[in-house]
Order: sequence, then C-alpha cells, then structure tokens
Amino acid sequence: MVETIGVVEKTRRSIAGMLKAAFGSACRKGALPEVEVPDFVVEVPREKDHGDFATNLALVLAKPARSAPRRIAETLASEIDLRNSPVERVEVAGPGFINFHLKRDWAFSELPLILRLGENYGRVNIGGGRKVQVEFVSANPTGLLHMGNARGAALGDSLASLLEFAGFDVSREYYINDAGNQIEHFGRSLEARYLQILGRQARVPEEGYHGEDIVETMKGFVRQFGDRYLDSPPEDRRRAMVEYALKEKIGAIRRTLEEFGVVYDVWFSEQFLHDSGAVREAIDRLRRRGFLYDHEDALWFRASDFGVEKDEVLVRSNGVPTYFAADIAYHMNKFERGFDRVINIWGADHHGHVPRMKGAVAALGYDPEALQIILMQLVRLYRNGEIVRMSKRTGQFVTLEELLEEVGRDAARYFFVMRSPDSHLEFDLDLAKARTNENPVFYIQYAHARICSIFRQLEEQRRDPPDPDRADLSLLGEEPEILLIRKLADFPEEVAASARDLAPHRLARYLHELAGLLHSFYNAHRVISGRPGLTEARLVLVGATRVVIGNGLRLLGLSAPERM
RNA sequence: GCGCCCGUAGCUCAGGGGAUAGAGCGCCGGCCUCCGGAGCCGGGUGCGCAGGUUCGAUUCCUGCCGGGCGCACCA
Repeated sequence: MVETIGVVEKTRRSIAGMLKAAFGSACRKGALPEVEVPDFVVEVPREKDHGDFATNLALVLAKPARSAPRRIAETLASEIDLRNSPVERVEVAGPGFINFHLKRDWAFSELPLILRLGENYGRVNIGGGRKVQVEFVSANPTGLLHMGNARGAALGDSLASLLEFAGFDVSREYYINDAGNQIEHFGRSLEARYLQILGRQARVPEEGYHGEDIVETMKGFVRQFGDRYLDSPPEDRRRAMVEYALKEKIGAIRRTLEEFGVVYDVWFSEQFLHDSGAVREAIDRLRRRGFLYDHEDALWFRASDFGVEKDEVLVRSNGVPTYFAADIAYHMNKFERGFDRVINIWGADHHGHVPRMKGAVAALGYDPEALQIILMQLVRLYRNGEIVRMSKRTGQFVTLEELLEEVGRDAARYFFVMRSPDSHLEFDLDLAKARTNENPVFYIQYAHARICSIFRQLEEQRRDPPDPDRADLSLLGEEPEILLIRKLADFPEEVAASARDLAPHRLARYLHELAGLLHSFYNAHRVISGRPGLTEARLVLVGATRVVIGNGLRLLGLSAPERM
C-alpha cells in the first residue's frame, strides 16, 4: 500500500535523533550523567515564536539527571550538531524547552509529494492491514431513520473511511433487529392498521408503532393482497405482514443511507442468530465457562463477575432469549469472523449496556479491549432559533429523508461530523441550509472550487499546469504561503491522529483551518501573475491544496465541487 | 440513591500535564481597476467551585454544584 511519510514526520524523527546524539555526546564529555533517556516528545509548539519544533527532553531529564532543566537544556543545545539538517538555530526557552527554528523552506518538498501521491496522499499505515469492523446505525427496521441514526451514519461512515485510509481492512456493518419483542409489537401494529384500512375496528397497541409510515406500508399491502388476510389466523397474517413490511422498511432504510453516501458491506440479521443456533451456541459456551446460573426459571449471566452492578437475564422464564443473549451471539460471531477490532457506535442512552457487553466478550474468551464502543450524545434540532420537538410515541420526528431534502447531503454530513461524539449536537437547520459564509461546509468547498477556477483560468489561457518537480519552489516565501504549506504537510499526521482517536471531527476541523489558510493566501496574493516562475510555484501550491482538501472531503463523505 | 457523559468567549464548540488557551457565529470597523466578496484584515479582562498529585493542572485524582442520559425476565 501507499504510505505517506511526510516531511513533518521525517523532520521530527531526525530531530529526535539529533537530541539523542547530543545527549550521548554530553555524557561522554561528562557534562551529563549517563542515565537512561526517558520518553520525551518532539512537538510542534502552539506558539510560533517557540520555533517549528520543540522538545521537553531537558524537562523530563531533570529528575533522573538530578539537575536543573534549564542547565540540561543548555548543555544539550550546545551539543546538537546542526550540520546537514534543516535546523537553522536552536534555543533554550521557558522552563527548559529546546526550540528548533527551521529554514524557511524546510517543508517545501511536501508539495511535489502531495501532487505525486494525489488521492493517496495522507494514507498512513497505523492499521497494518488488521481487520476492523465498524457497526453503526443498526436502527430498528420498524420505522424511519431519525437524527440520532443520521448522526451515527455520518460518524460511522467517516470513521470507517478514515480507518481505511489509515491502513486498516475495514468492514461496514448494519445489524438488523428483525427479531424479538419489538417485532411482535410491530406485527400487532401492522395488523391494526390493516384492519382499519379495511374498515374494521382495531387499535394500535400502546407500546406499538404509531407512525404514519406504517399506514402507508399497509396500504401497499392491501393493494397487493386485498382482504385476503381479513379472516386468517392472527399468527399467520402477522407473520406475512411483518415479512412484507420488513422488506419494504429495510429497503427504504438502505436507499436513504445510500443517498446519504453510506454503503454497507454486510447487513446482518438478528433472526439469523436465532435460526442458525448461534444464540444457543453462545449460551452453551458461557455455560461451559461457568458464567451462567438458573434463578426463578430464568437463565442468568454473571455480569457481576465483570464489574457490572447486577447479573443479566439471557433466557426469560418463558423460554424466550433476551436481546442481550442475541447480542452476545452476535459479538461472538463478529470475533469468529476474524476481526481484530470491533467498533460499535451507539446512542448514549445505551451506555448502561457497555460494561455488560464487554463483560460478555471477556466471558466468551475474547479480549474485551478489542471491542470499542463509541457513544454519541443526542442531537437537538433547531429551526428559527427554536428547538424542534420530537416524539417517538406520536411518530412525530424529522427523518433523515426529510433532512436530506431540506439541507442536502453535504451540509448534513458535515454538521453531524464536526462535533465530538461526546458533545450534544445542536443542529441548526437554518444554518445548515444557508448558502452563505455562515455555513462552514461551504467555506471548505468554496476553497476547493476557487482553486479549480484558477486552473480553469489557466486552461482558458491555453497554458499547462506546471511540473511540480521542476517548478522553482524557492520563490515561495510569503507568510501566507509558508503557513499553507505547513498546514498541508500536517495532513498525514492529522489522518493518523483522527484514526487513532476515532475522531472524524478532528479532520473536519483541520479542513476548516486549511480552507481558511487558502482563503487568506488567495486574498493576499495572485496565483496567476506576470511572473512565470512565481506563477508556476504558486500553481503547485494551490494544486497541492486542492488535493488535500479533496482527500479530506472524501474521507468525510462530502463532495468536492469544482464550481458552486 | 448508584453509574456514564458534559460544564472553556455573549452563543455553538475545539483543545488537553508544559512556555501568551483557540475556531465559527453574533457584534463593531475596514478591504473589490486584480485569478469567484459563499472571500479577506482588525477588534477577546473565558477553562463551574473547592481541595489534592506534580518542577508545572484548564488538562490527571477526590468532593461539591449545575445539565443530559441510564439503572426491566424492553431493545
């Protein structure tokens, strides 16, 4: 696979090497005691005045070396060999940081690299080809997708893309809850609507599904089957209705998600776990391993062995397995399929489920650390400055379909992914559909379109884009140019960090900052000018920027428009 | 009551053991003879409170206060 070792990472490693060499040299001279070098960082300081890189080596060395950090820093600094390095000067600052100021052009070599790698620029190999499954949305197929599902869809899909880009072998999966209690309620609700449509007295049960969508579904059913089921045994007709409705509902969910840019590798049926005996096998395994017991006719799992407050029922006294039992079988199946990591994205209202699921994974004999659960906080919709109330009971909620129609796919996805999953998401519908500078997604896309426009301009003048390896990049050097290049060179590390932290919102933020730097540069300097050499160099710069913005947008599932 | 998440600028949110804590929006003032003004530039007395760990805490730990969500033989 392609892997990007960018100039930032190379330089970081080289500085770390210089520091170790300087320490060794100081030891030989007796200027510092020969202690083991503790973990230290070479980082990019927040403050520009603190150089391009800085290290805390002297600070962490203070204790083992039994000396003042500033003195250690001075010693190290004097031993650093700057020959054949991009470092221009070194200084000791603050409590004992060593700051490295680099030559102005130290990162320029990243530009031809970006253009050469193109859509592969930013690929990193932190995954090493390990198999990861991301399971997300997995909404009940009894209704429509709501805002929580939509957030999960955007988050899960972006995360999966990010992990792919970071070198994992990723599979996207949707778990279909097509079994159990809610299907029972679903059947009774369908039945009631069916009878109502045909003029009979019937009521949707209290705990059933009251949405209008189900009425529509049953109208279709009536068109197809008429009154054929009016007098058939309730069990039979409910089974037929459920089968019909599930097929329709799941198809609709799949289509909506595809419209949202989300395509799954696997759709996994809960019912299959029951039918195939997988649930029984999972229970048997837990029993063999000694984690089950009977109590009051029910079968219990010793969740309390795993730090959970109380034990959990796996099989009810009526003989029916619980959802949890199926979920255990499902996770056993996941690990049996050979995934090294299993990531689930859940709504925060399921957080209580996390410890017992991990406990179950451990009880089955797998590493509970291999199961990672991302909890998303709730989404609040705002329109005209007011919260949009949603109620599942009355079936009154904004669906993903409606959202897509109202604000469009790009805005919707960006809004869902721009915040940390931990944060309650305030989704301002008016802002999301605003085609103005208030809207952050357009700001990024506009930067991309602007660059495309420059290249169109070039084409109209019948000029060719420059060869990045031959352009004289030393002509670059204005502040906005330097800042832009530095930001571009950060992309591979940003991908790695976002993947490591399972945090697509980092990438969203990065793109916004990158777009800002492009706009600043654009406003301060002309790309196509009367100076051919400078024009070429700047075309390389904006061309590279276009690549990075395009790659970032793609990872977030957003389009990169050439014109807007 | 117990558990999980969150309290950072007027609002919405990043950040997260280090040196002067950031962005967007809103508000005020500037910038188009010029590649797209959906843009740019300038304007900021903010880490809920109290302890603790540390050379150093907004970041880690404990307690308290405030908000959200859980605590079914539901899913």
